[in-house]
Parts: sequence; C-alpha cells; structure tokens
Amino acid sequence: MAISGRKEKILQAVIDSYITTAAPISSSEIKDKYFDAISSATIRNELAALEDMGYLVQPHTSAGRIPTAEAYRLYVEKLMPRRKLSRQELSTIKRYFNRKITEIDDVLKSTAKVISEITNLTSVAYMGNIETAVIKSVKFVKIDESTALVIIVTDVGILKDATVNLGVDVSQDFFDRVNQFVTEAFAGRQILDIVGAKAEKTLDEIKAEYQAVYKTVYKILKNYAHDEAVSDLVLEGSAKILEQPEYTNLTKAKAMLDMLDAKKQLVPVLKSNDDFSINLKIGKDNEIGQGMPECAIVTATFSQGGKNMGGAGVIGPMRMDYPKVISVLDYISKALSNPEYGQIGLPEEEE
Amino acid sequence: MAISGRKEKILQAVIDSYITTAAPISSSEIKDKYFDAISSATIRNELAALEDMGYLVQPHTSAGRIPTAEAYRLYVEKLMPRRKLSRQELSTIKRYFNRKITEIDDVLKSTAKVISEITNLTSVAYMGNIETAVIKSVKFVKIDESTALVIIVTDVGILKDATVNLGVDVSQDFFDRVNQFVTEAFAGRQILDIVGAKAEKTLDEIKAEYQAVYKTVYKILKNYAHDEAVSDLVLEGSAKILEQPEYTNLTKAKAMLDMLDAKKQLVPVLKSNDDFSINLKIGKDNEIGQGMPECAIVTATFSQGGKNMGGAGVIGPMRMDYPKVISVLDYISKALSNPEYGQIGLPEEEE
DNA sequence: TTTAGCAATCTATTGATTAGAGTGCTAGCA
DNA sequence: TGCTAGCACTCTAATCAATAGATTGCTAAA
Repeated sequence: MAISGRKEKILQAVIDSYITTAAPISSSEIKDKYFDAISSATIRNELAALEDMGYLVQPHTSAGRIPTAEAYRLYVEKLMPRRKLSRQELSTIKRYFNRKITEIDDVLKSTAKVISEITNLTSVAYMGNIETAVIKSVKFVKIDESTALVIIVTDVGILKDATVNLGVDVSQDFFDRVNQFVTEAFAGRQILDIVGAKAEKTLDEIKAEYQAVYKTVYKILKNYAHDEAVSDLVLEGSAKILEQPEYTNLTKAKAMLDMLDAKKQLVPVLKSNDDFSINLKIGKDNEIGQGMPECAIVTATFSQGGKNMGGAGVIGPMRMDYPKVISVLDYISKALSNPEYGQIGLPEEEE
Repeated sequence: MAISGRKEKILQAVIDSYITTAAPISSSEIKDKYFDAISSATIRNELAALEDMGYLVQPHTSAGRIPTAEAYRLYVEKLMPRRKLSRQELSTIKRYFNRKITEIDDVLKSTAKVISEITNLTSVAYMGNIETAVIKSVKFVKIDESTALVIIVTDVGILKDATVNLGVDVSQDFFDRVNQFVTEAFAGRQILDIVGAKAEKTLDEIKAEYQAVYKTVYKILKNYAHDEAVSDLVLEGSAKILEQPEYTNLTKAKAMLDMLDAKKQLVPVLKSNDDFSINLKIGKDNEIGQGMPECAIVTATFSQGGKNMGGAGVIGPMRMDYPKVISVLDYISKALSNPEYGQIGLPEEEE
C-alpha cells in the first residue's frame, strides 16, 4: 500500500522525535511539536493506520508510538533529511588521519576511532578479504644472527610481518639470493591462488637451500588466508553502547557487549551484502545466532581500483542518528577509497 | 594491634565466603559453614572486634559483614591459601602461546587473552617503557619505487615499523649505504639518550644525502618516546566486568567501562610501583581522578636481563579470586621473563 | 473528512503493612 | 574470664492497595 504524503510526514515526525528523545511519542505531542494545523484526533487516526501498515508499535495501550525496524528502513531510504558534515566534524576526521599511519592496522584503528568519536556509537572497521590480495614482493630482512623478518608487500598494503628463526647464521649474500627467489616465486599472484593450488610446486622442484624459506612464506600466507580475518577487525568505543537508553536493561547490555567481545561472530554479518557502498542492517537482518539483541548496523565499504578493501561502520540501537551516521560513513568511505581525497591515507610529511 | 589466630580464621572465612558468594555473611552462617565448635554469639563478638579494627563493614545494621580493602590486603599478604595452576589451566596457557607469536604486540595480545580466559576478569597487558630500549640496528627496506619500510631492532624486540615516502626512486645501492649509515648512527644507544640529547648531531655534520633519513629515524624514535605508550596497552574481556555482581549498578558499570575505554588513563596506574613482581592496588590505591570506581588491580611485571619489559594483570572488583589470579600472573610473569621456560615466547617451528 | 469529548486501559508511584534477617547487649554459666 | 542463650531492636525487601496520569479508540457531531 502506498503511503500518503501526510502519513509520511507524521511517520517522519515520530522517528525524528524518537531518535532524539528515545521515548514513545503521543498524538498530542506530535500535534504540539510538528503539526499545529491538524488535531490530535486526526493524528491518532493516521497513527492507527501507520500501525496497521507495520511502521509503528505501542509498547502498551496507554503509551505513545515508536517506530519499527520497517519504519527506519523507509526513513533511511526515503524520508531522512540528507545532511553534510559540519566544519567541526570534518576537522575531527582530518585530525585523526593526519597522525602517522603506516600499516593497514593503523588505518583501521584511526577509522574506527574517528567514527566512534563523531557518532558517539560503537564503531567497527575491518579489512576486506586479504586472500584476494596480489603479492608484489617478498623480502627476508636479517634481524640478528639467527632471526629474520619476513615482509610481504601486497597491492593492499604490507602484511603484518613475522619473524622466523633460521637456526643458523647465514650470510648477507644468501639473503640477497633468497629474496630474489621468493619474490620470483610469489610475486604477481593472489594469496588465494598460492594457497589454494594443490601441491603447487612440489618441493622437489625447488633448490634444496630454498626449501625452508619457501615453506615459511607459504605457511604465513596460509595463516592469512584462514583465521587471520579476526585480528583485522577493530572495535572502538564499545562502552558507548551503554549510553543508549535501550541498553539500560543489564541483560541486554551484557548480550550486546558479549557479542562485541566475540569479534569473530561479527565478521560474517559485516561482510555480507557488500555490494552497496552504504549498507543498513536493522532488526531481524542481523540475527547472529540466538543471543543477538535488536540493533542496527550501518556499514560502508571502501575499495580501490574496483577492489573491495574493507569496510567500517557503527553498531547501535535501531534508534540512531542516521543522517549523521550515514554522512560520516559516506565521507570516510570516499576518503579511504581515494587516497588523494583530502590527504587522507597519506602520511603527513613535514614539521 | 595484632590479630589473634581465631580472628584471622574468621576473617578468612568471611573473605572466602564473600569471594564466592558476593553476599554479606552472617555470624550464624559462619558458624554453620566454617566453625562448628563455637557459637554464633561468640563469632558476633569477634566480628564486632574485626569491624573496629577496620577489616569488616556492614552494608546496613541487619546485614552480615563484608571485607574492606584493608582486609583483602591482609588476605593476600598473609591469609590467602597459595595454590598451583591446575593441569587444565596450564594447558590453556600453553595453547595460547603455541600460536604464532612474532611481534611484541602479539605477545601482549596472547597474554591478555589467556589471563582473561582463565580468571574470567578483564585483563590488561602492556609494554614497559620503550624509551630505555637499546637500539641494535636500523634498516630501510625498499617496498616499491618511492616508499621504504623502516625497521628498528632493539634489545626488547622489533619496533613497529613505519613506511616513509622517499619521493624519488632510489637505487638498492643507496639503500645499502643508508642502512650502514643509520645503524652506525643509532646502534648501541638508548632511545631516551638519542631523543633526550639536545641537538645531538647538528645536521650539518651529516652528509647531505643522509640528512633526510636521519631526520626520519629521529622522528620515529621521538614518537615512540612520547605518546606511543598508549597503543602498547592491550585490554581483553572488558565485557566481563559486567558479570560481576558489584557492577549490576549501571552507573558503576558505565564508569568502569569508560575508564577502560580511555586506556590512556590506565597507563600511569599500571606502571607505578613496578618494583615488585606481583603488585596489588586495591580500593583507594588506584584513584584515577574522580570517576574511578572501587576496584582492585593486580599486576605482574616481567623482565629480561634485569630490564623491565612490561607487565600484565587483571582489573576487577575487590572481591576476586586472588589465589587463582596471583598464581596465573605469577606463572605467566615467570614464563615471559624467561623464554626457555615452557617454550613460551618462542615461535613453534614444526608442523 | 475532521474533530471534540469521553470512557476504558494501562503504567508508575506512593504508602502501609508484614515477614525475615541479623545484630548488639544483657545476664547467666563454666 | 570467656562463652553462650535469649531477646529486643533495626533495617531490608516484598507485597498489596490505592491513586494519579497518560494515551488511546470510539462515537457522534460539525
């Protein structure tokens, strides 16, 4: 059923009000604050209709109305006023990204922090599937007599490096040759390919002296392809969830925080539906097993060269300031997708 | 005033009971569960005396007694039964540390995780002052045409590297010479010395082509000497705080979580009193500004070669399972202080 | 189609009452 | 001198009834 213009306005009023006050709104309150021209009784009729349509509910008979998940969805898609970031918000973002940012990890941390600060919600940032990254080069760097640092450079950044124990002291010359060998062996290929291919190069084909390093790199890549996803999820401001009135109920708060603590569970929810740049999951959309409390998750993805690099977003009550959240996410998503954009993503080089 | 043997036993009974039940204990309950030989009236007298001595309080007149911070302190120092780790706990620890552990960061994460899992409390792990680390070598590694990775190897581990933009494509030969130069310039010295010394080498003394790299390394070290401490603090299981009955009060819970969120505040508290291997801060000891809720912080430090490397511990209600907490911390502290101990700290090298 | 009016419903708060827990004190006993 | 039984006293927590207030849905009239 199509929704009339007046109904739309009333629904918007209810949502606007609920987003700021967190309390059910009554027909007379709507009249006073939003519609001076029509009576509360008329509004009541409209409210009843909106309730029939599934956009509103009453906590109990003698209470006002609150929006349903369906209402929020409509709100975000059609009703919501679009807004721009304020000068202050923009400068907050810039401030965060002007710090030293080197590894992928740092980008995630900064992103999550700034989103949480501006929206006052729990935020999350994660990296896209690293498996599809293409390796550009591999280097062994000698650290001391018997250990080396393995550095794997990919098109999406430097992988968190690992040290390996070589057992014996080896010459610089050997390192040079090894580096040439491993780069030749791995460069230009996707991690997925390398790990996925069955018994790709039998070890026999490899010169004996390189077998150990080959195995080492292979093992590191395999690690990344599998369980590493979890560590590349950064949460910020999980305590902020408690500021929301919907989580004054301690049981709900606990459920929420537990879910956040077990980051692993979040990954599939966050990574699903990555087709759109802004993604809204609300109410039933994001059931994680049983214990998932009612909440909304808004995420934005960022990509470079058509390749999905990762995403970031907020987790909070369904009643959240969508215009603000979406404008922030939109900005940051664009910024991260394009390093030139506002200097974000580039380390500051001056003093 | 000295405390009689029977008072000690009664106090211990009160604390034992309170640690497990979280409820005030009455004189008759003490009699039933711990002292069948003497009457509840006698126990009441002793309890009144212990209250006068400052070891017990009553929430209200018709309630039982609960221990004070003072009581816990005495408990940990004298009364508490020492216990060993169970086989299961040991295997949990081993399981955590058998994963790939490379950078300092990973050690902190694993340490925090395992402590939190075993004690069921919020845990924390941090790195000691990096400023006193002695630099062993510095390396620039070429990543692509115009960027390089800076690796600083110290006696406490590899510093998280920063990428720098070189602007122009430089030859491998240049890298080799640069690496020799920076290592000569910085190796063997404490970060603190380098940063602290005023205008140590005027840039004029340095060959023009090396000035940029010199400045880069200097800047990185300066960063480490200052604000970097915060990122080297890992928290785990902050939601666990909500499982404790003392934080069913939402205001208290919020205060606690906020404090944990603002990791920065924690640093001075954690790093104070690092003289002892096990450190107990309880009640008033750890007032952080105004909002700090009543809680206990138990930390252990670990060191290598007499040098303080960092610490780890738990944060929870004053009523916590001290015997367990302390035995875990003690074990982990020893393990981390000595890499040979139980294979902890060494990456597994097999499959 | 809108609106005024009103009965009906439900929540939230208050106050009073009660049952129960636990203490402190007193007086008697070994 | 130290222990204990007994009892009055205090405080909490739970229950219940009563009340005030909020908000609706419905009806009938404009």
